[in-house]
Amino acid sequence: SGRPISIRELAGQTVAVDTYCWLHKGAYACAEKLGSGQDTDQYVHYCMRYLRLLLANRLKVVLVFDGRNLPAKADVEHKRRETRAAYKRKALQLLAEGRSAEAREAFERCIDVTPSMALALMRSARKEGADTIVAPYEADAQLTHLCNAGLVDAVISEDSDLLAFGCKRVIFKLDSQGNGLLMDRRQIARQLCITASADDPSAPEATGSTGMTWAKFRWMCILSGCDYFSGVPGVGLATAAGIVKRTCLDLRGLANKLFLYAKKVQRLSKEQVEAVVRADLTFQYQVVFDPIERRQCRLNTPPSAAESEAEAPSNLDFAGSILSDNALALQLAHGNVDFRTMEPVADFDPADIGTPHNNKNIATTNSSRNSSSIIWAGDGSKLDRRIASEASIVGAGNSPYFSSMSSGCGSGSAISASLWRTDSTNSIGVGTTLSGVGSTERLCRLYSNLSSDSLLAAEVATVAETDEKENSETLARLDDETPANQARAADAVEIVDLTPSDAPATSGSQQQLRQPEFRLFGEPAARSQPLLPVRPLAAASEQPKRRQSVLSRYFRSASSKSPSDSSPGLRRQLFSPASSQQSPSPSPSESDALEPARKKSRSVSSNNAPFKSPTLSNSKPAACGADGSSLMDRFSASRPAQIGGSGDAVVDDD
DNA sequence: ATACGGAGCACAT
DNA sequence: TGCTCCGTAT
Ligand SMILES: [Mn+2]
Repeated sequence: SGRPISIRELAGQTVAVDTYCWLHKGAYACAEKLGSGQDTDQYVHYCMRYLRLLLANRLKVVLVFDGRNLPAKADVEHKRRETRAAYKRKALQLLAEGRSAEAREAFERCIDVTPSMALALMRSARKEGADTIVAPYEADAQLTHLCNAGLVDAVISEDSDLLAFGCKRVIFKLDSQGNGLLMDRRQIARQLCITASADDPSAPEATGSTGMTWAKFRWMCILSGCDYFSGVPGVGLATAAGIVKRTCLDLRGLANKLFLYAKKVQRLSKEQVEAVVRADLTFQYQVVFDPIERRQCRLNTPPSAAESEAEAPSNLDFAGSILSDNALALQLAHGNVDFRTMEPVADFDPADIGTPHNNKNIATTNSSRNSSSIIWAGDGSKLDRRIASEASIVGAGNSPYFSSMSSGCGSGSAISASLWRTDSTNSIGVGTTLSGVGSTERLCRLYSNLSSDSLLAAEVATVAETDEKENSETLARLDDETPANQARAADAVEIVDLTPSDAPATSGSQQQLRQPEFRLFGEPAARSQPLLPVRPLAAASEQPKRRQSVLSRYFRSASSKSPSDSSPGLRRQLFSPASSQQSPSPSPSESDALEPARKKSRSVSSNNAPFKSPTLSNSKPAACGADGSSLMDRFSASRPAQIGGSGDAVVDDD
């Protein structure tokens, strides 16, 4: 799963949002109007509620939008387009016939988020102090760039591809209460036993060893199917993990000999091999926009031309082409130029909203809001990079990047600089994992979908650490020991107290809500304590104990039932030390005879852990997103250690 | 145990 | 733009 986190813990930090997630959901609020061409901005309001949720909690926000489609996704996109068009015709017809319910259904299926919708949101969001940026291509890559370059502290998204891209910190499943699941790259690395270049997503050295590396993690995602490669029949995440771990070849070599690694796999065609390689390069070198240099570049620096022959092809156009016109690139990033038509559609200029150094037109109509840009601040000429969290500590308004936006967000003047002075932003619970253990049996379901595979892998990873006794330790550590946590908690308390009772934009209604939390949808304060992620702010004693007891009780009962591991396969693939590897790796040089692995998986049938702990299901408020509950439901017996050892069969070979 | 295809869903009343 | 659930087959 990932560590439950509340955005309240991110006060003072900067996050980048995968905005199309919001837009798509918001579009459902006005599916008919959008489909039939009527004017509406309901989707904007939906997104703005989320934005305000973040701003009101003192986060600085960068909304990131998708740009052009990669050639690799052209086919998929084309099909989607056709499907949507068909539904649109059908919807209009149904509407004409007066069958409005059916029409509505059809309208939902033809929802398309257009650049103009994105632009409408951008206009609105910028007024309230958010930054916006349109990616040259996929938002995924752009988000990763912002995060890994230190321009933002974390990314908010639903797309597990971000992990394949190598994004350092992602918050998934943010709900209307500000709760989500944090996935931290360092933590995942530790649990995958990734040591070398754990922090270098671009490091291609996966060859020569049998351990896990980030490159192999990426390969695993690719081989099991991803946006850029349709996958190989019979190869899912678990199989891919097993394969990847045992290889010492580079990706092309592996793809060529894939059939040697798994019995049921057929030889890949040349085209497939190339597709795999291209996918790998697309994850690494997709074109993004760098707001510091104010030009397009690649997510990682491709190997120098010297060594490029083996590593990267001279032409990376499938991962996007770099636009050499920097001025145009900037206008595209601002959304001023439509990336489809290349026509000018707006004339936003970050300088107009004022920056610490450059306050042109301060005479804006909303004088109350002195919002300036995080990423557009300065003249873009000579700016040094700065770690996002660091900069946010520096204080509101003085950093070239992390400017006075703080005053623009939320309560306007309500926030004193001292609020930002805390060091609570340092490292968020990195190294701590909160979450239970999911049984593979049920976790499998999570990755029935291709795109969620990488997420699952990381989930399993995260989950594994929590195994065993470490549970209690982890919980304890998390809940009150860590100094950073304490600082954060204190900070959060303060902030909560100062939190304006209402969203900034709803200025008209200065309500007297005493609610300690900002709520998106004015929900009843009643069910205010979602069990799951709520992190104790003030009373660090109450909540944690409950969590802990709930978990440990369940662990006891479950493990008493079956002392054995309930989730072998994938977890073993991912976590067993390289040394104790099981099935033979084909010799890199030639096609060797493979040692038949004689151990078939024993069907010791892990007793399938109960689907739901009564404790959990009882205490779970029906509110927190279907997902949260399903995660909770997945808690099951932890396995008593032991990872090494068993040299048993992988999924493949005879 | 794992993989896969297909169906459903996202808003908000 | 995506994720989740379920039944079924291997
Ligand atoms: Mn993606």
